Amino acid sequence: MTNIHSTSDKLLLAAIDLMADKGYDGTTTKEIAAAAGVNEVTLFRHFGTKQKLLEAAYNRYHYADEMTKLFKESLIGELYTDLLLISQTYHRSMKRNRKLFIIAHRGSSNLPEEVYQEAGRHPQQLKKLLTEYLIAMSEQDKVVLSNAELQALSFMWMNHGAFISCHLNAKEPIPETSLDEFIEESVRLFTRALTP
Amino acid sequence: MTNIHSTSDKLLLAAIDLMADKGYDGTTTKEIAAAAGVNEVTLFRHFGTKQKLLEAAYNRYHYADEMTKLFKESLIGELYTDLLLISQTYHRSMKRNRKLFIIAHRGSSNLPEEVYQEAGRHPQQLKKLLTEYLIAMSEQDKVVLSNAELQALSFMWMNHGAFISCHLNAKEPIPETSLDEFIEESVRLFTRALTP
DNA sequence: CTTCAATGCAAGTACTTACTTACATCGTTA
DNA sequence: TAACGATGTAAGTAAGTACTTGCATTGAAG
Repeated sequence: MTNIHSTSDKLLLAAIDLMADKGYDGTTTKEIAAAAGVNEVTLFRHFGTKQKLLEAAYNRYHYADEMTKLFKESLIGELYTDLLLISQTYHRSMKRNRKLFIIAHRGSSNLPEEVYQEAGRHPQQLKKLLTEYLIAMSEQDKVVLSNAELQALSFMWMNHGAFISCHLNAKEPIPETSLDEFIEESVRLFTRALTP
Repeated sequence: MTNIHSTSDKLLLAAIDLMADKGYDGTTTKEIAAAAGVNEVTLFRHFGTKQKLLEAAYNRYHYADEMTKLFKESLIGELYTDLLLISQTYHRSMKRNRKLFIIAHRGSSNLPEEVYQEAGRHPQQLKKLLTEYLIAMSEQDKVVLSNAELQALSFMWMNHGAFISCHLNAKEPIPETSLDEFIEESVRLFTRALTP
């Protein structure tokens, strides 16, 4: 019973939805059960406690590491094209896992440590990969380097700030097209700044 | 009685501290009173409810709009110098009000609407001022423009992402120097990208 | 000395929340 | 048919939380 219509999965998805909206503390087990269309007791029979329910959600709907694969396989050594692909992939991946990310981002003193670690992995990984990429490109004289790590951070934090502003603060989600436009423009900008 | 040692102010400051740390929902009135060194009843005598206490905190420890003043008075029309000053001022201002910002950022279904509006003002204002600045600079051929608004957003979101990563996610605050270095490097980067 | 406002203290109310227990229902499978 | 596992229902527990009430204490002002 691991398909999306099973009782367990209905509970996990309902919990993610509600907690992303109202925070871990602000979401009650009664609400979660109601949203999943089952009795509250069933929630405790399946997961024991509220914390374990959230942990199960993180284990089941896991971050895919498509970023690592991307850097290994899909980059072609052409700055604009590569940065565009990186940025697009980052936003796609973050959007898919946005609710789990938001829950960790809002935080709570009752949140299991596991949750924070999982949410921090994605950005950390990107920083490492991007720094290595810039160094490799500069060795081919395709990028002008001053401080690879800070340049990578600039690109990363720009995308991170964009993601948060679009998905966390905004009442209604930003339309796809305007985020795409932003990505293109910002990649153009970085390409101009980094090209020798 | 409006000095920092008055009972009211001790309560306001304690509330801000605790709520920034544990969220609005996760902070109890008993804790706040204890941290302020007064009885819980005194809290209710002064502010009536928990919500009104937070509203009072926002009214008292208000965002200064030093950004507007900065754009009107201190910019000299030299791209690198101006962007550096803007970025530094932004981070200084955000840092001073970081706890109020964090409380709004973490959110809760019980937070007064006023709180969200106040927290959103600062970034919105910066976007407007920065866009106008870029347009004005391009008319003097000091900046190469493609889409002023998206270019301003790129700069803004980069700084926003940096601020959040440094002050929200990190367990211990980032050392001053490394943020300063980031600011310099990122401004250099943008200057190179925008200079004709 | 008296008055009065601010505060502390003790107790309590009304409500919510995570979590439990006991029992009934129902569909599947042996 | 009989047994069983998953679920619903009803009721309850223990703890916490925002907020209230009544009374005693104190310290400064008149």
